[in-house]
Amino acid sequence: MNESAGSGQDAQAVSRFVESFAAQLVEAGMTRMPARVFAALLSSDEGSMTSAELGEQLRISPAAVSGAVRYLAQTHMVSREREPGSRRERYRVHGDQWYEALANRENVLKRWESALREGVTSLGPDTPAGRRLGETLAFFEFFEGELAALMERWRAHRDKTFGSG
Amino acid sequence: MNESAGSGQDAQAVSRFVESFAAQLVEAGMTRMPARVFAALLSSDEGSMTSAELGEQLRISPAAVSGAVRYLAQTHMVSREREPGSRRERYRVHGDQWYEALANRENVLKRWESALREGVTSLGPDTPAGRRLGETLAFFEFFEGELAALMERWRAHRDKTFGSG
DNA sequence: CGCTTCTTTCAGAATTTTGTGAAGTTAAGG
DNA sequence: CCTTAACTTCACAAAATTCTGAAAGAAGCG
Repeated sequence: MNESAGSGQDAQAVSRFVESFAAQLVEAGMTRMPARVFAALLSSDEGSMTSAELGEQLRISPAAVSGAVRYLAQTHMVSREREPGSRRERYRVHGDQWYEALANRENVLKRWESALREGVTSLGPDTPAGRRLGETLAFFEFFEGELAALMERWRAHRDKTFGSG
Repeated sequence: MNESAGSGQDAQAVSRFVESFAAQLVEAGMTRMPARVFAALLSSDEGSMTSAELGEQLRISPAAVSGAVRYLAQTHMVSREREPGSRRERYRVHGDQWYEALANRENVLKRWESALREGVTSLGPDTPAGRRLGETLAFFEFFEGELAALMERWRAHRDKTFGSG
């Protein structure tokens, strides 16, 4: 019942946050298990948990943890760590890296752009539809370029606000 | 076989684009029917189509069109128009409005922020987890603010590139 | 090397989501 | 008003997803 221990905050409070934040991620399109695992990691004091810890807190099978973690690792939202001399793995959110992955929809944008480019070509750049597609394409290209600059500004803003540690 | 008529480009080329662009939207999290309807509208010369036209091109039922359009209208990606003196409705992409809706994830951001704020409070702003959540929250707040400015710059860029018409 | 511990893969049951047909609702035109 | 054209809603069948238990696969340790 003591909530001051490093990893021992009121488990219920943690769980409430995990589930409510995960629900938002789900609503935004993420699948449920990855969302819950991610939220759990995010609200852990260490910023990392083992497979067993995740399974216990979220009441899900090792298989579910495995699947969720695979997805999160592929999308660069968590990384896997090996504690040397143990076959236990830790899954970690890089405090300052994960939201870059989120903002980093670059792959998505790139594919959209590619599809649009083909569309412009095949419908004809001088048809009304082709022009609309072209303008849309230009928007995404613009957006993609701005994103990098925006992330730079964020880092500066963050260092100023939170200190560089 | 004449492709210069206003709405008469090679139907197959249009269909190819529609399906491939829609597939990208689906991969990014949009549901299939809205994605297809949206792509179809985007690649129409008028920038608008009737329910019947959509049903025919996409080979889907009126019910499916209705559902897709309802979703798209709710998310401000298309608007509905009544041609006066007819019970036919037209669904339209606003050439310069639709991607604002796309970039306009503000509602999503707002909900995330709200969940994070609660998390910071209930885990304690001075715990490691609370600090991580707080920093995440700050990022979203920052991002939200930047988005508006970014869209401004886009409009300027667009007007310069495409002329203001 | 074999044991043990952890992780991954796989087949399948349960749930959820999707799209349709058909009935219902609204509104224009006679 | 009645008819008719268009859109919407609803219940359900089909299909896709999701999560699990069980078995198989790695990797440290004796």
